Amino acid sequence: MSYLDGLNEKQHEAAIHDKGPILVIAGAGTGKTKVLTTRIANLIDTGKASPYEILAITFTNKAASEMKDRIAKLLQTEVDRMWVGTFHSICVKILRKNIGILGYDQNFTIYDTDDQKNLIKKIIKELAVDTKRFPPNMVKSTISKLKNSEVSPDEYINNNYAFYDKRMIGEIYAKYEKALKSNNSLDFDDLLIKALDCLRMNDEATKYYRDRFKYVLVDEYQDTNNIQYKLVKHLAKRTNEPSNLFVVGDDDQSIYGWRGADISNILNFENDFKNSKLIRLERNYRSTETILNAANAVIKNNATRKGKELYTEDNKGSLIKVLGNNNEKEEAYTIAQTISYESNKIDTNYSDFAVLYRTNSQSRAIEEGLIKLGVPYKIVGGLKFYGRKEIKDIMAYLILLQNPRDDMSFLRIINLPRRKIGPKALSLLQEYANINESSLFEACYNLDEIDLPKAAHKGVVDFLQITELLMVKKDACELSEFITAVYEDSGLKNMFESDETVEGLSRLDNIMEFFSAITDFQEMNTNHSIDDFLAHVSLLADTDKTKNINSDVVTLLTIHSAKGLEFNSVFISGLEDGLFPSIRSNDDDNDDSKLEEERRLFYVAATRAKKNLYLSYAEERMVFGQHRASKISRYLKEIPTEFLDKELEVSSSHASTSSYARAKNYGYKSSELKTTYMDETIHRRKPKVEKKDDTEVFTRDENISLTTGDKVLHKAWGEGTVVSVLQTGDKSKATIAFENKGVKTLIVELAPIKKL
DNA sequence: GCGGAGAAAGTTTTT
DNA sequence: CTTTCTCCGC
Repeated sequence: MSYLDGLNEKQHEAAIHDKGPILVIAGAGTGKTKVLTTRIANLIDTGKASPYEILAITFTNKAASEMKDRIAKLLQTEVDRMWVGTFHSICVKILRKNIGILGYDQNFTIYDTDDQKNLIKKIIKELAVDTKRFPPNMVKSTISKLKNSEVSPDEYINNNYAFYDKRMIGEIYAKYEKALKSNNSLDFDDLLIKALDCLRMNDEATKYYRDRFKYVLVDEYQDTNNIQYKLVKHLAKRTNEPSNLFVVGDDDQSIYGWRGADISNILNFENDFKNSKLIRLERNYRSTETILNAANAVIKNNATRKGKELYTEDNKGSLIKVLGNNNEKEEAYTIAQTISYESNKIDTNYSDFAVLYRTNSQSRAIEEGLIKLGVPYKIVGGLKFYGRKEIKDIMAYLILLQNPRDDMSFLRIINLPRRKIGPKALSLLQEYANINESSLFEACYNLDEIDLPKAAHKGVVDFLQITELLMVKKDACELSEFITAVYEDSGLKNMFESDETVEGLSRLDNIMEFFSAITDFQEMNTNHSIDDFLAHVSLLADTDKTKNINSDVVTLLTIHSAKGLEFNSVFISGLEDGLFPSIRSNDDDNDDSKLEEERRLFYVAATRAKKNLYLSYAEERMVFGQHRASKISRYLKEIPTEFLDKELEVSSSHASTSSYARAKNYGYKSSELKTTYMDETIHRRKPKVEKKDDTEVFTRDENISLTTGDKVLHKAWGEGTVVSVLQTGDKSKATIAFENKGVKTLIVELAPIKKL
């Protein structure tokens, strides 16, 4: 039974647990993933369950696929029939099968945060209320909170009838829900809520999943919300015996309260599931004693926690290094300089370093510093690839063809590219649709009854011609072929290609990347329907996409994205009150829960470090172009000085003056940084200051033809060798191996490449 | 209906 | 400081 080897006593006890509910409190770096995978492997290996009978829920898709891989490796068997995924992806699976019960079509569209916001904006406009009074973001989060607490619009309106603002939000909420339904769309919250509704309303469906899933496992249980908790409870319920529910989590790492996660789910587990077992993993295998003690000292200040203290048998290690700085530029410079210096040491790589920050906006200054010193880096997250406008435009066509009732997608593309259909024509269409309770797309089929301006009328007819043609291709083509057809026939291709500005070219790059992502998806998934692809795109987290191209680069990411990761050396930047903890966690006088969540966030950040931890702050920072002074973060002050390499107050003013002087004269124009980096775009050692000239000099081969073995030069990816050329329809696609970027499939006519 | 100029808002964190 | 919104002239 080799897979059980190497577990410590507690880990072993958890891994061989059989029936009944169990809570494993697993501190940072205590081997949580190992326990989960071994437990699943053990269930299968001892014949207690087949892979088919196991449901494992993880926090990210990446964690899911890693878990599957590890189990397959441990047991040397196929685990394809096992359900491993995030709550959201598992709910999509349930809904595709069962959502008919609730009166939706199974080809429903998933709305992401942007779509939600746009819909809310549209509704606020329609209601003609004072837009200043109802900021879409605030309305969105209120609606989300209400949905997750299962408060209906009517209920909310009735309970708050006397309060205008609340009542109006209720009205917006009501319209929002109605619009989602008639668009045959679900937002992220709905995926969970509607899945739960399906199960509650349909005993047969419930019975099916309960019979099937003999064992249910949930990772990161501290970050489950109300609906997820109810789902788990519902699914894991067994008729005459306790639930076989295995949850793993760490109350000290609960950092998603703002998204509805309820820490009491983990704190109350033992009350919710009677006679449950509790195992604590407190031996840490990741960090040095100094780092661990510092983290323990900080988290101890939280009142709401189960209480545990991590220990290690590792040595003390070096002291935590405090980096005091005058401003954010200097902070960036200090970090870059430290990495540059340290990475020259033996057995030290750039990839050993991570720079963590509280907000995405901090990344820019740090980038500047790294570029200046020629330190290569990658950014995780930030602007999401699929969130880019050009990608969303193409996606909107796909979505509309798949779900013609989706008015939001319709509105996005009806006049893109320009078809002379403006606000006036649209309001006429909308009016007709409202009266006839039809979708906008359907309304287009009754043009005789709508008195559109001539030009707009023609535009709509043109649009319908395009969509009809594409509807035919949808059923006839492979996914990637179909999306290519959408791109071309819609006129988007022409539109994007005729834009020769620098931004336009980078947009083309993104589109190229999009097409190669489609090819990847098609190869990796045996069943690749359009629905599958659309769901895949919507549910992809940006931390999921970090394809492990073995590139030796520094990682930049938010603390939230860093959860679950580890690095030899970690920088936590921006340790200032007002930034970390965020100014917004201060607002409730009697409630420290937000400040406690920020403290947990600090705890998560600190425990990412294996060997070296650097804590940095700036006394002054640019916010909206204004200088803002701040004080050292309270969390930094909570660390006993014995673990720090210097006293806090003294360090900043003089020690850093010299590096500040140097930092000052590296005026780097931020406009030069505005390359739209992707997750895998790696910035090389030599800063590409001449980038602008690069793009101007680069001219694409218009009539290029390639054969296997040709050497080509790509605008962004450099030199590569053609591995194969494929002729599909009138397009030829070339698979090209690039020296540092891996193998990509490109559409020859489109790609910014030339033959060498 | 479209594009440009100028005003206003925006930065927590993300499935 | 940057991105998004709004208004106005063509």
